[in-house]
Amino acid sequence: MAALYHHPAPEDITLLPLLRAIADPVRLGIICHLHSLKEANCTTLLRGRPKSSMSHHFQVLREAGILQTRVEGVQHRNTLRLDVLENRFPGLMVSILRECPTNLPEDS
Amino acid sequence: MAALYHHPAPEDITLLPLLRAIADPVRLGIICHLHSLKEANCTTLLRGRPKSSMSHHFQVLREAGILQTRVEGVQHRNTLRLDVLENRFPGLMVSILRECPTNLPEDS
DNA sequence: CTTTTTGTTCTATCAATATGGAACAATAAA
DNA sequence: TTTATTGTTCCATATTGATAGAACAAAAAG
Repeated sequence: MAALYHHPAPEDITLLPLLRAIADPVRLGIICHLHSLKEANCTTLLRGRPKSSMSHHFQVLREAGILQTRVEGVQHRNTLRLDVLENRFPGLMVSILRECPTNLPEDS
Repeated sequence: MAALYHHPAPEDITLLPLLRAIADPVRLGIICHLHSLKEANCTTLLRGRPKSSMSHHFQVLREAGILQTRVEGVQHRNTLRLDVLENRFPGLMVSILRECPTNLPEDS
């Protein structure tokens, strides 16, 4: 699990891939959870889904510039890149995060 | 072409379908063009694409609540529902429209 | 060293969606 | 009435992307 992740630089984050990444129910759920948890690893957000699926979604979010992955031992901790996104596309994430359910249900 | 279009009420516009509709290169192009033209019919925005494809994209945008279609004779005039979207998801469309190219190229 | 935990990568399959041709419908114009 | 314009609907095809099992890799613990 060497996994030297590549996080795109702020100027390389583009709107279309960003929107495509967000416009998925599972990934929007991940985003909302990360927003409330501040930081979480992959396993924490599995909701009965296979790891390979989740790993895929995290990769999409990472490559779109939405989240950052920090390796700590065997765990990979993910956080939203809200500051970067706010600078790059002001108001976008705010308007989306406002729609996150306040109490995240168990099965989302 | 009876086409009694159904435009969703503001409260029936939901985030995920909205994002899915926007997160497509052709439709994002349509949105940007409509933003600069204020109003346009389907044929005006064909860029060598078949009508059936464009009609499909307009339908997706319409059902997502992004645009409104007004029938005038043989033409169907489309406009963005910016006021509704701003009320429903404040700041969202603004942040997206800001990314539209100022001079829309011929082939977009 | 062996086992456990975590997450990736590979691969195949399946579902959703975009594309585009053809026929059709409606209005307007000749 | 005939023709042209506009856009929809139907249909088949192609493409994209999600799902999920299996094997693998790395780190930590026993």
